[in-house]
Amino acid sequence: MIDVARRAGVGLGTVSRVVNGGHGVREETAQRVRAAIAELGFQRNEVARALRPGKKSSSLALVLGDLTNPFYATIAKASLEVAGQSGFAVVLGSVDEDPEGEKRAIQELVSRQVAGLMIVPDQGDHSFLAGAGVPVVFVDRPAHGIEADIVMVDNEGGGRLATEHLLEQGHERIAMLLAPSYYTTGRRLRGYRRAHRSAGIEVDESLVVQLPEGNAAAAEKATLELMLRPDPPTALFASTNFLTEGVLRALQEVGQEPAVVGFDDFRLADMLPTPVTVVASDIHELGRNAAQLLLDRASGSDNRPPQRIVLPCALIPRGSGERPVDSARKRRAR
Amino acid sequence: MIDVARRAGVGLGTVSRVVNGGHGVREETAQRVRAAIAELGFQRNEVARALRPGKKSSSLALVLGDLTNPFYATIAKASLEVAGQSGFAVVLGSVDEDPEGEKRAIQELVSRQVAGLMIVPDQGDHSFLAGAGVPVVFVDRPAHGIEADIVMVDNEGGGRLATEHLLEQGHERIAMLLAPSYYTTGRRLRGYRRAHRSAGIEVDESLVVQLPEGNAAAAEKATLELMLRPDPPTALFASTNFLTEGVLRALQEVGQEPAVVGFDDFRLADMLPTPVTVVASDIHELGRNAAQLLLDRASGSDNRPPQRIVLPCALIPRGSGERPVDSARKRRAR
DNA sequence: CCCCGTGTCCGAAACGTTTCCAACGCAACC
DNA sequence: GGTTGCGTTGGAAACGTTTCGGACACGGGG
Repeated sequence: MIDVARRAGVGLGTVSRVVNGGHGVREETAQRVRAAIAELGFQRNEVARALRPGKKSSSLALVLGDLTNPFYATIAKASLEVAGQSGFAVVLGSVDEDPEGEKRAIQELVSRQVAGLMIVPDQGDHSFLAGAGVPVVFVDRPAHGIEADIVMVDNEGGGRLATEHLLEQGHERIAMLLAPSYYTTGRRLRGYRRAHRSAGIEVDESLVVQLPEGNAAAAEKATLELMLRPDPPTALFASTNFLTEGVLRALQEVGQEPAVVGFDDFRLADMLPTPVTVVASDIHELGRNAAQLLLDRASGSDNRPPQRIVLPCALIPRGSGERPVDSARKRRAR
Repeated sequence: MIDVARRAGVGLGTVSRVVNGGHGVREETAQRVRAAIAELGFQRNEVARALRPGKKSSSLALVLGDLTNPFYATIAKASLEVAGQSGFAVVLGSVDEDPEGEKRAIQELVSRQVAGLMIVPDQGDHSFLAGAGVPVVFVDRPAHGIEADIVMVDNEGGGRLATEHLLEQGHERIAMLLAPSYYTTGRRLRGYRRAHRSAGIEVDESLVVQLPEGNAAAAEKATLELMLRPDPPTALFASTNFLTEGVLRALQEVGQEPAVVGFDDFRLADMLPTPVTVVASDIHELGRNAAQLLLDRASGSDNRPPQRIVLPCALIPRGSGERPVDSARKRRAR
């Protein structure tokens, strides 16, 4: 920039003013500066820019789990779009690890002077973020120990929707598979219980399975065990897209056909042998909302108290959730 | 840091030395400094750090398309893992846009002083990167106008593998669907042609379809047209995972069952009504290699001339690619 | 004629590091 | 005892920007 100033025969301040907005500079001078910039191929050094006191870099941080999961990938894509439109970059932090790893990753990001943090939090305490002086938006689930914006899905409503759908078709033994993600899982389970209660049907607690891991393999194993019991469920509710996959694999193996509803839509769900009924929300919108809210906070244009945005879930019937109560038994009888 | 120095009763230089590696500091002094750091909750400001001449920030930039595509998501995940292990963050740049948008995004990233760039390039000239003074690794396809490292997949071999597999089963009318991604598409097509040539079978050029877009809808439409011709192909080779999906949708609609092979594996491919045969490579490994190579370049530990890493493809037979020549006709006859 | 406001411009200070050189103490060596 | 060298330490300079106080010119009003 100092070179540009010399080249244009002006002072540093003037160049700086031209580079940003450019008020208080005579048009003729600005011309000269712009010419010099073009000639020298000058490009502003964002790092030096972010060094100034109070200034933050024009980057948002995004901390989430496995990008291979379409759920996370969609959030990442949406934030990228929104951030990009405002000239912000997105710095990624991964946290397939322990809560301690998540904390480390977040602090790493904070030390980079990001303008804001979007976090899909793991369980664990996030109070260490309180004093960081950076706006934070939590996505998909709230965090403990800090009050901040949160954008999420109506988990309880979704759980209820799925369960009601199965109950309406006469299912009374509905198994629920839970991934070990405390918050969302708990809410979906609550919806499941509420639906049962409203219908006046008691939950067989042995059908509520808490999985040790959130992957398809764990769900497959659990489903096998469930279906090989003397009193198997006539319907299954999988609380996660990966879980749904595991359930389907298990059912294919044992050759039984209970009704199945999954939480969260997934690619090709409609093309499987029996198209899969799911309860889904607009994940892209989830990411968009989170990023936009964070941008507003970062720019200081939004000083409202912490918001809580909840997106609705809708049931998408495709077939697997509409199987009658005796379809499972029928198949087994063969 | 200056506070830490005061607190510990030492000079700035000493604190700096402790914070990094910490050679040439007496253990006793280092103790005091570490204590002060802990007490004050000091955290190094990465921005200021990257300001020093020659220094780059400890971030890698990753520029790619739609993260919703598992292919890109996997690359992102892999780079994140590798970079994270070396304490590097990953800054994302999206380029669903024009080549001009890609250029802008890249320059944005460069101005952030990233230590290196990983780019899945769109067509267009990338020579503007030559003078940037930042190591660049291209992923999946080379770029024009600049000589840099490139990590990719054996596209031609894969195309050949898929085609040979179909030819071996007696198919002579094999359609190929091409996404508008010049390089990879071209190589895969070359493999297709070579396989035909080796087998002494002439390619019916009307079966080689260049799609206007790389999404499932375009492939679906094209497949419909192909299958409704008086002389439809008996086999289809889809050059992309999204394309494969479109092909399957179309076939489901028309109720025909030609053999199908897809390029790149995808989730649930093995669970579809007819499990899908694909030619696949280890995308995760692709990402890992690219990130590692970039890290080596960035650290200066690798000064070899530009590398060209090519990962092999393997055929995964699952059923759809093993349908006999007359299976399509048989279905149509009903 | 003086004063003051306004529009434009200049350049020093500041941001928080790293790095470099100088300085110091101490031991070993001549 | 002086000198040399090494291990340790202190602090100034530098990085490239933004910001801020002030300078300068000019015109209008008193």
